[in-house]
Amino acid sequence: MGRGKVELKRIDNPTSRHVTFSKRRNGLLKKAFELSILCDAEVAVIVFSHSGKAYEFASHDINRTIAMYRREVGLPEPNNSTFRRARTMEYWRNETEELRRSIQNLEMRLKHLAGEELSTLGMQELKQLERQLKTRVERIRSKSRQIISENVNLLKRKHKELREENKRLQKRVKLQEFHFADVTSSTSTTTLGANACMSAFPRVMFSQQHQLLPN
Amino acid sequence: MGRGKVELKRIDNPTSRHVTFSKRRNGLLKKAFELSILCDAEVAVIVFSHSGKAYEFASHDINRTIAMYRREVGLPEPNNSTFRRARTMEYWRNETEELRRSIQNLEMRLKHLAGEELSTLGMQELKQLERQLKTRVERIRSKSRQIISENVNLLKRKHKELREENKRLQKRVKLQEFHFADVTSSTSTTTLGANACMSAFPRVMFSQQHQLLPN
DNA sequence: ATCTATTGATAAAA
DNA sequence: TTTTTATCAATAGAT
Repeated sequence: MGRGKVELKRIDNPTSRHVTFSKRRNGLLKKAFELSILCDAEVAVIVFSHSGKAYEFASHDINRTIAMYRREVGLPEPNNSTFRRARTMEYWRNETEELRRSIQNLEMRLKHLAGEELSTLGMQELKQLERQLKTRVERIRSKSRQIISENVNLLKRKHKELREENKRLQKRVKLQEFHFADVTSSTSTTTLGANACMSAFPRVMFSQQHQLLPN
Repeated sequence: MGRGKVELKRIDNPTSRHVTFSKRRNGLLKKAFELSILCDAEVAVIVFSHSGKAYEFASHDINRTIAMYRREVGLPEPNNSTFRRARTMEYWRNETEELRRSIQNLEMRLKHLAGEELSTLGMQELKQLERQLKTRVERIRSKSRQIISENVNLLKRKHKELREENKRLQKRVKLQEFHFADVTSSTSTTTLGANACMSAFPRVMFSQQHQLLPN
């Protein structure tokens, strides 16, 4: 998309590679956002720039999504023949722990230097934050719409029932009036009797239509 | 992109929602792939359909990417099960390499931060931006609440009217039955007649309280 | 799944 | 990086 097709290969020119990275990264995150909203899906995206900076989008809590994913895929292979390597593994494990400690140390210094959390946020992070915020808002609105629509449907159903009930009642009234007339007058002049009787009662009734929601 | 714009909201029609999910999911994964190739970036994407099926793209080992991500963001501890799973030496070796990389990255950031103005984006601006963001969200939510409440009130009013009408009708029926019974039987057993008659009608009606939105 | 009219994404240039 | 513009790519709706 753009002026001329592009081959699917690593872009050699570092400048355009970085520019493209920036643009396409944003594009990808946007697409992920849209997918999560439009289709009510759970989406997580992680992108590392070649320089090691992380960008992410997550429609829900990213750790939750990752956990779900791990569960879905099934646990990675339990490796059986690790007895011999146990010692070396121990070595790497220790190495790892040490490095972790270094990192924590560095991060503490970083935080300290940065003063406050917020000030470490660059524009990129802010944009990410905004996207997440939007996602949450959309999620809330979407849920609201759903609930409202469900309740409106429920009310409409109830309304219909009520209306039918009203109709039945009206019929019943007429019917009874008919009988009433029938018994009072010695000659059974059905229609006339009924009419005569009706005139004795208030005229109105239930002419009004109740429209619930203009739809 | 297609015939007509689409609102950024959950697609109501389940069929088109699923179709769109399928299309856009593929699109997203393709984009992720292209980004990883063109820009030599590390990318991981996880998508869950609403029915719980998982789809993924990972330019490298996805667990590696996730591990890197956790480290970058600030590390929620890997629990025991993670430890148990990650038994191979290969895992620890990779882990170590990643940690080394992280350290380099952190050190760079440290230097960078130490040498540079922290206030390129001043605290004031950042906080203001955040405030604006929050404000926008609140405005949206507020508007939502307003609309919802208006509709709910309308519905409640209509409902009440209907109910009163129903009551009137029922009274009317009783009244007529009374007259009816009065004329037909020589002894006037009002209540009995009315009861017998009423039993022919459905009993219930709108006993249920409708809570529209938990608010 | 396949077909197009349209919208959306983005390569190149600034 | 961001913006602009010319083009290509993705996809909504229909089939």
